[in-house]
Amino acid sequence: MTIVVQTLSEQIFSLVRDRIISGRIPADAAIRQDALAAELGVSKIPLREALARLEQEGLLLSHANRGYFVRPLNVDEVEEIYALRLKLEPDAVGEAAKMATDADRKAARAALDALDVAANTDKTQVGKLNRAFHMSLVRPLHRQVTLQIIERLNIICERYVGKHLEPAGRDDRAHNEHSALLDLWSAGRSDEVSALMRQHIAITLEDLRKQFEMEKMVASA
Amino acid sequence: MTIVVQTLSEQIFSLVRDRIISGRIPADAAIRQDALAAELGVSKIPLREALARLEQEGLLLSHANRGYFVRPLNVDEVEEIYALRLKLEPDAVGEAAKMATDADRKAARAALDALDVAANTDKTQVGKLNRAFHMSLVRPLHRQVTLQIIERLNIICERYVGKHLEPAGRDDRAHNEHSALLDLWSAGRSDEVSALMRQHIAITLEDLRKQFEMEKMVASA
DNA sequence: AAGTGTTATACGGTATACAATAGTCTGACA
DNA sequence: TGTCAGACTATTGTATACCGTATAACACTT
Repeated sequence: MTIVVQTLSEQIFSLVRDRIISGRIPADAAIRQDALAAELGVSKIPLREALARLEQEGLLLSHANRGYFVRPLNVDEVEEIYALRLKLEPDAVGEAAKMATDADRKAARAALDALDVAANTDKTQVGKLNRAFHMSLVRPLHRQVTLQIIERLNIICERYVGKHLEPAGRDDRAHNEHSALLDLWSAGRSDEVSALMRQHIAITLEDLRKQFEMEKMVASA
Repeated sequence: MTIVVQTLSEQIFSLVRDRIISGRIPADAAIRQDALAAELGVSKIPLREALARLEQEGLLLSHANRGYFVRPLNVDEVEEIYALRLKLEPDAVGEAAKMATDADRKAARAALDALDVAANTDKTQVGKLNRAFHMSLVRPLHRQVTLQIIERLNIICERYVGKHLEPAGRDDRAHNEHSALLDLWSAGRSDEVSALMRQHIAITLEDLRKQFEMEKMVASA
């Protein structure tokens, strides 16, 4: 058991990140430092450090002397992010399947179970747990930079998915895909899990595309 | 002409980043905040913001209550970084070649010229200008996240290349490869420039591998 | 040699102050 | 009526001073 000490700045980082991902702080919103610091009961120093980190992560934008703003979502970026995920994640997951230990497989199983539970109870946690499951399939690769990049891409995806996707039936299909992924992955069937992951990502992108089309039509009606 | 205002924290970020890349602050070194702040003539607030950013960029590591340390270099990571570059950069450069405008082509040409000049005069600038040239081939793609990831990978590479590679003859070969790349790229020959970029990256990796072998043999002798 | 205080250093954070800047408002003037 | 200058305001970015405490190094005991 390794205990982890977290600085205030790191805690604020995750907290604000989650607020942005979940949309509780909407796109384009300005971050009022004094107000937010007061609300969180901290001074502006650890807050500003967290904001600097979040800008580096691509969730915030800063203009000198005007402060930080939540990075707006735009359709082109969805295509970009998913293209990147398709280039990196299926291969990574496939390779990781070869290296996974029993402990890794248990962890992935647990992550999927947690996701399934949340899907039926606390919807607000679905995004986070979905990401956790995806990452658990990559982690055994032990490639830190790869892992970090994939995680970052997943975080950005989460913003879009949370914002635009919740048609009925999606949950079921996602559940089935995840189960199949985990089975193949646990069996070390690298190529197959890789292919399925590619498909899983592509389908989600396709759903997003359709949803954007819908929203555009509604907007122009 | 768009003027750019830079906060102190952003300036410190680039400055410290360059010191790390160039090795002026060696791997594993501890960053003494008070000392560095005093040396730069700034307070610890903007310095710490810059350090937080640099950790997010993967150049520093922090331990709570112990501070920031320069992330050590290790051989496995070289393989990882180059694998990622090979997955992303050739395709990106190929696509960018299709989209490049005259202005883009001029910029790339200028970047290569600057690199060539530095190769014969100010060796300390070679790393930075090499990266600038590579990035100029990707920039017309106008994919911000892709661009940022590739830049980050190039920055990490720069640390290894600067540290381990300067055998004679490499400069010439690199120059020839760069020229050929630029020609194909400017002609919009997407597939060819993509293939050549793949080769260019692979060759550099191969050089690094050889160099590591050499260093290992020397060390064990 | 090993384990147990003790101490110094540097970090993480708070509170406060202030100059600089961007945005807003107002009123004068063409 | 429109716009332009200038005053006003809000907020950022940075500095300074200070505090509690975690960590590492050292001394001390057994």
